[in-house]
Order: sequence, then structure tokens, then C-alpha cells
Amino acid sequence: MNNKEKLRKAGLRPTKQRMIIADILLDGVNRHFTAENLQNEINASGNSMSIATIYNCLKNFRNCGLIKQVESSKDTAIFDTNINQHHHFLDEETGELIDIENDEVNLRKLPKIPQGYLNNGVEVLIKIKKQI
Amino acid sequence: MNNKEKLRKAGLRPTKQRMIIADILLDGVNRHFTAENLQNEINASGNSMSIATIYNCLKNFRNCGLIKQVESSKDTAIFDTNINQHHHFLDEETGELIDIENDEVNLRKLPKIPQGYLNNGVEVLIKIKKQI
DNA sequence: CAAGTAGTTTAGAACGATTTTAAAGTAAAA
DNA sequence: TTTTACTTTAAAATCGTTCTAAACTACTTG
Ligand SMILES: [Mn+2]
Ligand SMILES: [Mn+2]
Ligand SMILES: [Zn+2]
Ligand SMILES: [Zn+2]
Repeated sequence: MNNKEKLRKAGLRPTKQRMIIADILLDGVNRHFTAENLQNEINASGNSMSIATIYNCLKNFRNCGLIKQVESSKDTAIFDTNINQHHHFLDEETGELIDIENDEVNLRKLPKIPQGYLNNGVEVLIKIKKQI
Repeated sequence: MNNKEKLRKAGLRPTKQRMIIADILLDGVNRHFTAENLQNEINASGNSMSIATIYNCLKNFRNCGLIKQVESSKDTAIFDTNINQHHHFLDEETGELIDIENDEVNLRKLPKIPQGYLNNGVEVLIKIKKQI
């Protein structure tokens, strides 16, 4: 399926701007990035785009499930092109995230989900620190 | 150990402002809160404090290990008085966090820590959604 | 296709959380 | 007590993100 079809299937009009971003993000390579990172890639590709459009687009892509947003205590939002359920290593010093594929983690015991709620995904975060 | 001793042991001068905050946060009750939540509690206790001081203090407390900061994709920092290793349920709709004690989770299999790094803590996040 | 309309992009303003500034105040050391 | 280093503060600044409203574009309908 090409990017135009992916956007249509997600319910998004394939505008010029969304296609530029889809060409960068939906190439099958998993990456973690910020809005500013993406703007730099857009510029490097010979295009340019308003930062408002980039934020709009990231929010739309996220809401449609084309990308995910990572839980992070940094003050800049971090997005993830790996939309499969997976886990992360986090170097808290640098903020670097490394993917852990879902089958590399196995949970033996999980707590009971609170009354009235459904399990909507389990994420494991392994904080790591550079050896001295 | 009283709060003055806790601050001293953490390497922080027990100033009036730090004592007011310690009296609220270090009472043994586990809670998740923002800087604004804390300012409201300070006001409710009949005191008042500059928001800059509150942020300074939260950063100091966190750096000394008296409190923790939660990984969160919300745009407001969330702190946690539960400094034991533990896990969370997260209702993504409301942002509500619920503690999961460490012994309620058991990991059968963990990935190899990347070369040159040390494991610095494992956190499990269970996203939950209100049943319809 | 032509016209209509609903959705999108944009620059710039606005916003909200957090940090910085620099001056006044306080705790600990000498 | 005097000195020194650290802390608090109000206000300004910063920075990521969202809003505004006007121009633009994709899709629909005839
Ligand atoms: Mn955050
Ligand atoms: Mn922010
Ligand atoms: Zn990832
Ligand atoms: Zn907690």
C-alpha cells in the first residue's frame, strides 16, 4: 500500500504536506523523533512547512494510529514510528530511546485491572545508565 | 526521622519553604501531583510560596531522591511521593495514575541490557480505558 | 468540467509550563 | 559577630505548543 492509500485509509486527505511527512515517516524504518527533528528532515528533503502544520499533522497521524507518542518526562513531545506494541530502553541522561521488541519481554504476573476498566496495553520501560 | 533530618541527610538546608513542602509531601502518603497541585496545598495550609521556589524545591527534592518524577506525555510535570520501585496504571483519557506495588508484577523474561550500560530500574505501565 | 463546500495550511499571535534574572533575605561557617 | 554561600522572590524571559483567521486546496455535486 502506498502512502496516498495509507492516508486515505486513515481518513486523512492526502495533501501535499501530509504526503511529504508520510514519505519521511512511513518508510518502514522505526524511529523516535520530535516535531523539530521532523522539521529538519523536511528541510533537508528540499521542502519546507509551517511548524503549525507539522504539529497538526503529527496530532492527526497519532490520532489515526499511523504513529505513536511516547510517554516521556522531557518537555518536548517524542513520537515513534513503531506502532507495534513494544517496549523501550531509556538512557535518562541523554533521553535516548531504544526499542525492545514485544517478544523480548515476558510478564509472569500482572495485577488485576481496576474495576470498570479494560487493559489497553502494557509497556515496559527499562532505564539504563552508561557504565563508568 | 523528622523532616528536618531528612532534608539535612539529603544535603539540603532546611529552609522555611522546604520544611513547608516536606511537611506536605513526606507524610508517608503516596500521591501523584503537579507543581500547581502542590501550590494549592501550600495555600490551603495557610502558607504561600513563589511558584519559582516550588519548582526549585521539586527539582531539588527529585535530584536528592526524596520524590520521583513520572514519565508522562502530558505537558505538565507529574511528581510522585512513592519513591519505592513500583508500577502504574494510567487512564490515558483523564491522566489518572494508580500505583501498582512492585510485587504485583513479575517479569519472566527481560532483554539483554545494551553493551556499556547498566540496568537502572524497570517500570511497567498498564494503560487502562473506562469500560463502555 | 464548474461551482460549491468542507477541510487544510500558514504566519503570527497567544498560551501555559517552566526557567532565568538579579536583588533581597537567610542559614551555616569562620 | 562577621562573612560567606546558598535560597527565595517577583517579574521577565523562554520555549514548546496551540489558536486565529485569512488564503488555499481537495473533494463533492450538478
Ligand atoms: Mn512530558
Ligand atoms: Mn511546555
Ligand atoms: Zn519505540
Ligand atoms: Zn506512583
